[in-house]
Amino acid sequence: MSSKQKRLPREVREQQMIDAAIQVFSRSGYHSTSVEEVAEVAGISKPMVYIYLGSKEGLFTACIHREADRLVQAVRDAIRADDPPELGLWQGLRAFFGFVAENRQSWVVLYQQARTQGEPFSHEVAAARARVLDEITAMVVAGTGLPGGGRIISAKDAEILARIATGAADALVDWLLDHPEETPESLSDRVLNLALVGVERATADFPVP
Amino acid sequence: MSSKQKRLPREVREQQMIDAAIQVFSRSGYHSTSVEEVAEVAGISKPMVYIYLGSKEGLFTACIHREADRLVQAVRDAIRADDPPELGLWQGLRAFFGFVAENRQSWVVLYQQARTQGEPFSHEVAAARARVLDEITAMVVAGTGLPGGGRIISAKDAEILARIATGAADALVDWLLDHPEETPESLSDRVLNLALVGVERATADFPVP
Amino acid sequence: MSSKQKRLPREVREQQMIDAAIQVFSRSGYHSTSVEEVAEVAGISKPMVYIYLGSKEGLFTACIHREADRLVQAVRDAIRADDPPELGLWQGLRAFFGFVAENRQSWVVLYQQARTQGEPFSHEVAAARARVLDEITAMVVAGTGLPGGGRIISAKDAEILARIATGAADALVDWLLDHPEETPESLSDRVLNLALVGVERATADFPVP
Amino acid sequence: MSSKQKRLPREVREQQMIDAAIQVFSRSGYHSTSVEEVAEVAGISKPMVYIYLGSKEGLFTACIHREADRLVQAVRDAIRADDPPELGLWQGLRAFFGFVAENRQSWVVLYQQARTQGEPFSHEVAAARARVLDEITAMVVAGTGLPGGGRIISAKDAEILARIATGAADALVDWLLDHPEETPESLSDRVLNLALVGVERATADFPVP
DNA sequence: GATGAATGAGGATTCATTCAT
DNA sequence: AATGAATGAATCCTCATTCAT
Repeated sequence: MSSKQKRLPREVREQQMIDAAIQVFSRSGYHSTSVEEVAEVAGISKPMVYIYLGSKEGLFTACIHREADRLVQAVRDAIRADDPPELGLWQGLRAFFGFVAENRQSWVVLYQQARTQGEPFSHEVAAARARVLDEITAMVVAGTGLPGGGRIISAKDAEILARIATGAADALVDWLLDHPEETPESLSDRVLNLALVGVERATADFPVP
Repeated sequence: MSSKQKRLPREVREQQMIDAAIQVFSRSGYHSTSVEEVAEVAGISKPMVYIYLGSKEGLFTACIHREADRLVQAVRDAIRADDPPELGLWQGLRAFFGFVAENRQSWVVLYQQARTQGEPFSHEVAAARARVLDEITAMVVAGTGLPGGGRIISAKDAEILARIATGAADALVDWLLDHPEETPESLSDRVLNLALVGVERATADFPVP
Repeated sequence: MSSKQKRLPREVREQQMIDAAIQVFSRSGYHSTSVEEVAEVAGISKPMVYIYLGSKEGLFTACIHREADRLVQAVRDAIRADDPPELGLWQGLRAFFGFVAENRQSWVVLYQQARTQGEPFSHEVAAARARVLDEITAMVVAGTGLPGGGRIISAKDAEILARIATGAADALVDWLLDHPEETPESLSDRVLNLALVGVERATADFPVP
Repeated sequence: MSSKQKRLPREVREQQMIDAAIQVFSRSGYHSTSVEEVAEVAGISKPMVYIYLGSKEGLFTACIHREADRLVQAVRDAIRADDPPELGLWQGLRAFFGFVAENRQSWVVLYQQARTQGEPFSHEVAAARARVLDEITAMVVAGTGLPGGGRIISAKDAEILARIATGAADALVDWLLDHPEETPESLSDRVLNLALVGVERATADFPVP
């Protein structure tokens, strides 16, 4: 059945491998994933992986690169999709939750797996994640309409906002997957509602600097 | 080298092991950590780990348990330490960031490592995290003054708030560590400020349900 | 030393492993045998054993299976080889002693090692031994001419006979190996003679039920 | 609960250990038995075993010695118990099955475990087993009344008979334990009956040498 | 006499990686 | 281009054995 595979061009084979690898890496984690399993899922033999990607680390790095591209592209599309410049916070949140929920595997590989592994990936991953964070920062800024609105936020603040968004989203997507009755939309509602409640209370005793 | 044993009572040795394990686990991740390395850092021999903690998994579980205890206790103390009953959200945030920043390793082990590992830890970790989340939920509720204040939040909403808090904190601690000029206090300021700004903007176009 | 591989097809290597394993298992016993030693004797590296047979237990099981096959086949051949349909008990005994004497290692692995090991092998071994016992039972029944002859023996009795045969053979093979002046034939003579003597004596005082 | 045991005289402690060891050795086999487990069953601590018996091997050897004594004594008692010198074959078989069934653990340790282990025990065990075999030979001879009856059997034949008896008994006791509805007596009946049937058939075509 | 503490040595198992075909 | 065959190097875990108290 699987002996003597059809001779496919390199590009195609490589994508098959990366597809399989992302699937397995996101499910089992970097160390628990064996090259053998990836090869099996990809329907090829182990040596192919080494011929094309060089090593297990190279395979993971390839996943990082490709998924960073996909994420950045997805975020850009989300921004462009809603042409009207006055999106509002809700619109931004919804887009973000929906996006992460729909690109769960990419997200897991880039943000959970990559982070918990030690040194070998620090460089590669840091760069890839920076690109994604930048894009998300842009989206958040655009989504909240902040610079144009009331107070002006600094670059630092925008960064913080992006971190909050990714961190909260990461945690909330887990919750979302455990509560099938909720949707990205309803979750966005809840989050905003909570924020309003909390902040209303807070404004009473909080000495705004 | 260290072949002359120190003959310490079990309790002490156990804590040494767990100390070492948290250090190594948080640095290298669960899978990349070898029991041997933990033993070396703890200044004992491998079999001791197995005699006292049973297995690598048992060792990790012991870390989870102990750090969950420490974390819960620290949060409780932080809340109680400030006599004035009206803490406000700022107080809560500050306590939380402060603790996580000062206990980075515990946090990594509890929240990052534990999450990315597969099944074996689901049970143990879920229980430990539930305890922490409960405590944080309580803190958040107390901090916002809910449900005595404005709107009443449901259990589901409290859960979401706790997730946001932990998720955002996780992401922000990274940022905090990269910006030594900031403190838990100043970060708390920024976060609240941003929330105010965002929400003010949002209230304009957001149809509160 | 043997680092340059011979690149043999799987079937061949598998038989080499099993050959080596039977040798070592029968010499040292299951627990004292290390997979490493088996690999060395087979002239391959440890991982090959795991790739092909899965585990030490799988290796042992493979031995059991193969030797059970060989034994059953040998007994069948021995019976069929002698054309005259009236083989008699002597013929059967001779074939049996001859085979066990010539296949001492197989016998040890199948009957001694397997029995003294605990649970892991109960299933596999029980099945393999049942096949052998069945065959021996058939042989015994054919050899004694039952049930066409005098009394009819029940299934239970046939089982008992087979047990006696294997148990006695086991013990007698030890004796045979210690007495090089004896042959399977002469031993068979002695056994039958003893049986005659004993039973003649017994019929005097034994009240046949 | 178990710290600081009552100071017992050496003799008593030693017997406790050997009792426990026989239990565990016969259940789990030599290699699977850990000194720790024996100590636990004996209700003492591991170092005691080493102080008293020197090593795991010494522990096993002590078991061999003591059980060989017990077995020899039991066989002697069985012989003496039936004073009337004309016991008959059935009487002998019954005594033997009953005896092995009642001394199962000793039997297992001496005959099954000891045999399947490699070199270390060859000497010790061979001597112990020889004593038991001699005694059984005597019992068998007495039980069958052979020397006084029809044909005279040689020393060699007596040895063979003893081997058959022990081998068959070993195999049949397994069967007996699996069939609680049978007793040593009923099994003896079956065996004799089978022997009669078989030999009757055999005498027809068997050329007695 | 008795034990808790401690370890050196060894065995099963897995896995990334490389050849020979 | 593609793969079956093969292995070196870890890693987890266990156990007999010793020492300090």
